[in-house]
Amino acid sequence: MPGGRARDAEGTLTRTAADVFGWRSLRPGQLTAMEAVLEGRDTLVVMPTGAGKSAVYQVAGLSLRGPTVVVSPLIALQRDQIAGLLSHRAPDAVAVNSSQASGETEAAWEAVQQGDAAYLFLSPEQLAKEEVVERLAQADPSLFVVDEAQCVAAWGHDFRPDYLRLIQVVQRVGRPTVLALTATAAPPVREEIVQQLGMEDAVLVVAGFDRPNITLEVGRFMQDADKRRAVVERAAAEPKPGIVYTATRKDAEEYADELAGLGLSAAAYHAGLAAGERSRVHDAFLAGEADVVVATSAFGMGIDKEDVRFVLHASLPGSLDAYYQEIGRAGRDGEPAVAVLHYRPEDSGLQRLFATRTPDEETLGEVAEAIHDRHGPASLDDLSEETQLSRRRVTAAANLLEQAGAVRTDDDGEVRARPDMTADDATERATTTAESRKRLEQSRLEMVRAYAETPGCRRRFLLGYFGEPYEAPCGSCDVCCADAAGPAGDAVTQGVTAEEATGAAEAPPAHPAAASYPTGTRVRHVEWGDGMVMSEDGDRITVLFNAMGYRTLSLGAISDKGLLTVLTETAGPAD
DNA sequence: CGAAGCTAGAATATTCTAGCTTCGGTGCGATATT
Repeated sequence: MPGGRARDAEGTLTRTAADVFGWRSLRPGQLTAMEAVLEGRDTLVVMPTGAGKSAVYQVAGLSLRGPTVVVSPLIALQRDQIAGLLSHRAPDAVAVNSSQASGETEAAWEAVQQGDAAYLFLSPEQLAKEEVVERLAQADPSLFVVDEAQCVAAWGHDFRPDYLRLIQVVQRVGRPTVLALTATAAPPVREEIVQQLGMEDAVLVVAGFDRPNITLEVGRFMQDADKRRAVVERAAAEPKPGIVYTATRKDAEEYADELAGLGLSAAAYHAGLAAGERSRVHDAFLAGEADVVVATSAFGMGIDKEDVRFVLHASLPGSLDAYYQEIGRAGRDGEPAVAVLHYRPEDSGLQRLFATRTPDEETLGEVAEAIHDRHGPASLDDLSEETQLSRRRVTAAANLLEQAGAVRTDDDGEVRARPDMTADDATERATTTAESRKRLEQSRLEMVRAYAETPGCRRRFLLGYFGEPYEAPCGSCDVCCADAAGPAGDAVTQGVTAEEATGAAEAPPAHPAAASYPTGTRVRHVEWGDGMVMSEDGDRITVLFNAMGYRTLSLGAISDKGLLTVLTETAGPAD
């Protein structure tokens, strides 16, 4: 009797939540996700920070036999999570990472093995080690949690390539249920998380993205000096506390100095600072002792502060996913907050550089050759030694080769060449894969520019990017406000030309062809191949092409020239 | 891709400029020194 079982599950979960954690009720999204996990379904949860994502595995994990493994990107986050669990009557939680003494690590494994610890926290790099995977397999985990799962898509391709090898780890530790948690992920990113983690028939739990108390603004500048002045003035004028994001460490220092010079309590935060200074700034901000933190993207994960009143960007971010994540740190208390993007068109140069740093053909060739010369399985460590390339570069190259179908990883986590392919073929295919990856990243950046330059409602644009239809005007973005105030009402749009500031907030009238291409439709373009409609904006649609990335198309042009056909074949399981 | 820093040579004895090179963001873990 499924209904009865579901009620039992709900009863068990709410009882555990109350008895162990002291939570008197669970939110609908939390309960849905927990129930799915208890049924053994792979689950992706997309919920804003503060909505209780961690509760999903904390509670559900206790209703399953065996330990819960939590993959977490930052050791500091692992500590926070463990401290949170220890403050409740939950069973013990332990971590295995490089910051602890070997005795402590031994004790952690012992506790997991004995069943004394219900939760084990690890980084993806730990899971790249043979010994760690073996010990974990012995512990027979029932639930494999990937926290901050946007890291899979954002970091897996280059910065932390072990994120893309978790799929093998899941298989090797007995294929536990996979639960992925993230605060921000547009539909293509969700799809990538599901695919890269090998989640099957995944249940998707998505909370709404709109944060109506955050006012959205964009300021466009031609001169660097004008932009800098606007950022500083704005940071000084807005109610505190707030965060200013910069693209470089140097900018973070300079803005912080300038704000401090105005008498504000301002501090810089970036990865180049000594650990002690970083935690001092972090703690001061959380404690309400700092007015403004000026930071690179290093400042973010683990910042759970309710009363942040503004998030200013002094340059373009690399993607709207990153942007929404960063501005989402404002106004968590529901009180008014503001997010202002300041930019110059030249800003995109740096982000373009970051976006196009995939392994080059030479590296791919060296790794492909080393794998082929083995005539058998090769560990990434051995390949690193043989090629004299760093472990990270070898892993990134191996991931690309694997994605291109040119090598495969076996059950021991070792890679093998495909017998029917030469090293040169493998290199060529991986290079092609790398190139389409670059195009995708560049098109993500183009979407940031499109947001910055949209003549329509910014909220509608952002929510559309995240797959949420929204009826403009929102009444709380610069475009909608300028529209309401008429041509003279440019008080909130610094550095924007009058023409831009008075653009209509409402979407242009829908083109008659719009009905043929609703969001989610699979389409084929004569030149760019297959893709999916991501959003529509009156007379234009944005399509994410598999090989080309995001492209915005005019409905008039495509229907006149018959450029885009709808694929009748239905998509696979909704994921 | 774009900005900043460096160097060589020009115009004039210290400053300027053109042209070249370098650098730029996220963290883990392991290793080498105190």
